[in-house]
Amino acid sequence: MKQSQLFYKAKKQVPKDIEAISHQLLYRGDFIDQLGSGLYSFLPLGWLVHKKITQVIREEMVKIGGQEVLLPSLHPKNLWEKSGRWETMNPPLYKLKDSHKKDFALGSTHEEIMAKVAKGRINSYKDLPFSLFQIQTKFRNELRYTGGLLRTREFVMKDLYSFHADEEDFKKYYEIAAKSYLKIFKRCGLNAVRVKASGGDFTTAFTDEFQALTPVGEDTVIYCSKCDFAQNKEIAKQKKGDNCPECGNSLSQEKGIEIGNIFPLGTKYSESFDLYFVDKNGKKKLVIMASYGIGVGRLMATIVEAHHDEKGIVWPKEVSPYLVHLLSLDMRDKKIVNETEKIYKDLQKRKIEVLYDDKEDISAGQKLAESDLLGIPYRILISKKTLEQGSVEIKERDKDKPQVIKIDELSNFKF
RNA sequence: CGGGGCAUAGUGCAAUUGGUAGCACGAGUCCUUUGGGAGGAUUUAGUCCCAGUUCGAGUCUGGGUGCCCCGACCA
Repeated sequence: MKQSQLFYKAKKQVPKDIEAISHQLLYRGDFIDQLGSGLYSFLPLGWLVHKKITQVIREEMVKIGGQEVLLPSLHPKNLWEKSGRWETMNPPLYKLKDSHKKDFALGSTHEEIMAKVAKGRINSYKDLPFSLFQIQTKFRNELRYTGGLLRTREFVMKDLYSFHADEEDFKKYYEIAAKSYLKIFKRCGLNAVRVKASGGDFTTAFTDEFQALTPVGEDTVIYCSKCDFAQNKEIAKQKKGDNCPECGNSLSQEKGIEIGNIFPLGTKYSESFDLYFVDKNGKKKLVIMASYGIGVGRLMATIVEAHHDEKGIVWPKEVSPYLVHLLSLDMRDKKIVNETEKIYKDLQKRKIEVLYDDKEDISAGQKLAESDLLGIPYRILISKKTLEQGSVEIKERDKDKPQVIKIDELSNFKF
């Protein structure tokens, strides 16, 4: 992509009421545009990142047997009445009427709809287990929206639902899914902590949250640095400094952003939706369900919270909008332009995603500053200086020192 | 929903007791400049909405709309 054609407008200044660092940087780099409170448009750069993240999630979901589907966002009231959540989720359920005065909800989660889809497709134990997921917009009528993408009223969520014949099979899969989540977050550059928390409106039992520990988090996590013990402060019986109940080590406390959540649903929804199957002995039994959610926009903001410096964003490779940022420092110099164009085409041939800063009449300093802001992992720089040696300069965004390599060695460079 | 704050040019900010609405950035044109947000010349554009008080309102009053922050809820 030639940067002169890219739809974006980087900004030097940030409105004083934008506080979260991720919000500031995504605003300055023009990844997003605010429509209203808790409502954001993803501009080309932002959507590239968003797509990268969903691709990581999609790949990992398929690896654990998830099959992708797409359910409606508009839900007839009766489904939500069946589960009892028409009242209990109000808010955050958005409710509206159609032109026949029929009540609908905008989907904030899809346990009800998934249970409906599963019904009639599960007859015997032979039909189990299976898991379905979708990547789709959710609507939540929260009381407050904050921190840019960290909490919005409309956001894309990956939600996976698994269906099992017995407790044992459910537990096995639940752990596989939990591992898969940690892998997703790792690929996105985040070290997430699996934390026990309360069930909220989904289930009465415990749930597992995945928290990225960072000072801007809305949750507080009590955890052990030596073992796996971690609990949301809401339910923790221990406090900071207490001994870990599992290994005795002194417990730590930190803020966290909840970037994922998995819920053992038990038979709550299969009861509401008559989700039965016949087991080996011919006995009718309730299906055991679980659901697993990741908010993509929040994950994206969290990545920025974890990966930035004073100059801008430092995208992890897997989720960066481009892999290479190609800068030509003087577009008036024909030799530089020709050489850069050649490298640009060469990289494209190699299927390397490259953003080429071909803007004219822009000072070198401004190009460099903007490149740092956008946070693309590799910066390739061509100037009079490098060209005199038949070289280019390659700098990784998270390193201080650039390396200089000959232009003909570039085709062997491993990004 | 409770508490607090804010709304002025495309963006970020200013405007003393009510008295000609400024600055910076951006954008356009021309000249110079190209390794860390370049310089000069010139042009461009604005008081959230509706009422009220007043000779006169960005400023005061009432209402509305919107945004931000803290709390309770959430991926």
